[in-house]
Amino acid sequence: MAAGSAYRTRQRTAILAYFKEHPHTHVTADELIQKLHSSGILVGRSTVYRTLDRLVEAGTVRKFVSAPGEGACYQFSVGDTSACQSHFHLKCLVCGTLYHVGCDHLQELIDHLGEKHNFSVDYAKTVLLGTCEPCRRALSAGGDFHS
Amino acid sequence: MAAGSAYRTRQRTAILAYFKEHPHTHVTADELIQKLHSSGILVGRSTVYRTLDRLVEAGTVRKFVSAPGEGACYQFSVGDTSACQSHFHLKCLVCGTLYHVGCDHLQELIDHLGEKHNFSVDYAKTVLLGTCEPCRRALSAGGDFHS
DNA sequence: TTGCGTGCAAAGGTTTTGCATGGCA
DNA sequence: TGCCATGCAAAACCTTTGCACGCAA
Repeated sequence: MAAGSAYRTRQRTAILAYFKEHPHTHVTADELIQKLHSSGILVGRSTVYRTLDRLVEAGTVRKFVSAPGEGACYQFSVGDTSACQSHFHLKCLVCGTLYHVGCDHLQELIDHLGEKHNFSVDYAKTVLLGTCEPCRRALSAGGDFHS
Repeated sequence: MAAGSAYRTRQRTAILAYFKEHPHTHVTADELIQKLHSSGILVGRSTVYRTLDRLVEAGTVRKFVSAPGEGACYQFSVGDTSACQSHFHLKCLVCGTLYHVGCDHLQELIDHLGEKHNFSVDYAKTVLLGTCEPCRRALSAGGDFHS
């Protein structure tokens, strides 16, 4: 709704382009500003926050929260939510990345829980929490560095 | 971190008492201050935050994050975290009951995700969402809900 | 008495908002 | 041209920290 009244500005184009070019990474609002800046594109903080809000509301971008007081993470959302019914979501607690995984083991588990434990798992709402490979290696390496 | 060196003060007693009396509800730091205040107990913000940090670190209380900019939610954690390492939590979305399930299928899934998908699942924080047997039967019985 | 706990105030960070200007259509 | 978008600054927000005093053991 009201999406038709959106102007195509230099800033919005740049922000959306960034997400499309980095579909599997996440950024905070401040990181996004700095990444755009290093690309020669200056965008004000207000604009970034307002644009992110719009993208989140439109479903184009997902918003994650790691810890309070820290900045929220934003990540490009590939495809629509309705396409996420036949697989599970794995969320990395470190970087906030959301992985989509669909395999037979998960299906077996669901069937098992349904038959033996009488519990019907909801695919769409369940998120498995843990640590993804890149973050696990980064943690064991001892330092925090990005790109 | 040493729990042995903890003094028993009026404020800490009141905060812990609140969580024990409301094990199934969650509060933000500010809500906690106000609830204690309405009970005639005045506790400074710093004390509340510091006490909550200790309780979280001790595993007595769990800390949730909903949205950025909003306050974190704290909730009493029944039992200690170490007891929840070898099984998963199943939460019924209908009645809210939290089930503890530990079986080989779950362990296999974890191993599979770790080996094939390079994802290390955190037992303690993951909650499988779905519908439990009693609620499922109640729903299929006629679809009459009362609340 | 010792040393932790407390509370106030100030600082730290992220996000939001007001208002004048700039730019898309 | 008419709006919307932008950007700066200031505010609002939650949380942390420094320091002096109070209190449990």
